[in-house]
Amino acid sequence: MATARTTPHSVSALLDHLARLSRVHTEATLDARGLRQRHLVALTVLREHAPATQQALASALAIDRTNLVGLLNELEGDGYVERRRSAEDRRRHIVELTPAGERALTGAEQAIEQAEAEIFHGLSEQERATLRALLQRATAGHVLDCAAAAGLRDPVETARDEDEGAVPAA
Amino acid sequence: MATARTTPHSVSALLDHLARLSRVHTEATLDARGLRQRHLVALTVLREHAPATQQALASALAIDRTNLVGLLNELEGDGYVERRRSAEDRRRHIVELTPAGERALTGAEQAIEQAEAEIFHGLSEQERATLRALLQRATAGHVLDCAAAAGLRDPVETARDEDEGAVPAA
DNA sequence: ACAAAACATTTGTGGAGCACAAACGAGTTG
DNA sequence: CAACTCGTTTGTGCTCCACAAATGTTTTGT
Repeated sequence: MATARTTPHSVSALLDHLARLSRVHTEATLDARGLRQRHLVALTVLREHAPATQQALASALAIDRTNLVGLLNELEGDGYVERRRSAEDRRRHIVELTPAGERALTGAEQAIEQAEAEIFHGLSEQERATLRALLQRATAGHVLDCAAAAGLRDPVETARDEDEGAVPAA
Repeated sequence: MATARTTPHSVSALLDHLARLSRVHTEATLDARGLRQRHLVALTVLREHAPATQQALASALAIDRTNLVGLLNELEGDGYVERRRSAEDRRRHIVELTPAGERALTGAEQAIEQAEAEIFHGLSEQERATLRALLQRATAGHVLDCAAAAGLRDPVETARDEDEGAVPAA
């Protein structure tokens, strides 16, 4: 059971590194389609996560609420997403992927597939599929987690919140 | 068996997303150790890639040469890396990981392991190991690729180290 | 009904990260 | 010697992002 405790490479560092390499290699393709990585990420999360409030979406994407507004404005301006008010709570906006957004996402995915093939030439096709599946599941799990964390309107206020209040290293 | 040809999720987007989640979750731990993600990435690549010139390193990290200078200054200031001149070409700097750097890297990896466990709670331990292995191999392949790409114009003395015939790009 | 809180929005500020260009000294090569 | 390379420094500008404050709308608690 004990996994190799020799040198458990930081997954975080590897992710960061590969994400950068991948982004650099694919940004040209995306740029030609008027998209950026974060758009692709947002659309991807949205596709998985059906209708979501902006709050949940911001939490899932780990970006600030106010910054999500601009991101959604861009996507909505392109007709890729749609905002409508929630029926239950009309303060909320329900964000959804439009058919055009789904097409754009699928198209972009196919377009950058070739660029990704170059990046992952060190992996076999099956390994790449495995990698994709693992990444997908890992992100999926986190989206749910964040959505749950976002719904802290519970009667019980989190007595033990993150201790990050204000610790800006001087 | 048949790899899903329906919608091959963009690995790029998934990587970007997970890398962000991971970074946000681990940055507190790293900060307490006076490190940032890019330091960890650089150290990781350096550990794998033994002695490397700054040119090769910049290519591997996909960052600008001029910005690498500052990054290495920080790491060298902490005693984590060492620059020495190349014997063959004294214009070059050979960057290497110091024992302190290796300790710092190992220590940071162990420290953020816990934070990573929270991020990847959606995956079993074995799956996480698989993911790590795949990421490692993918980055390793790319480092070699970049090093080869960087040394395009000096085909002379490349027959030095383990040059296992990097696949020439078509 | 009224006050308080939540949500989305807009705007502004500040900082981090990075690409890019230009110039320099040191060292190489032809 | 001249031309080039490498690492370095400096400066400029852009992008991304967190954070704060103010506003309008809607919900919720009393």
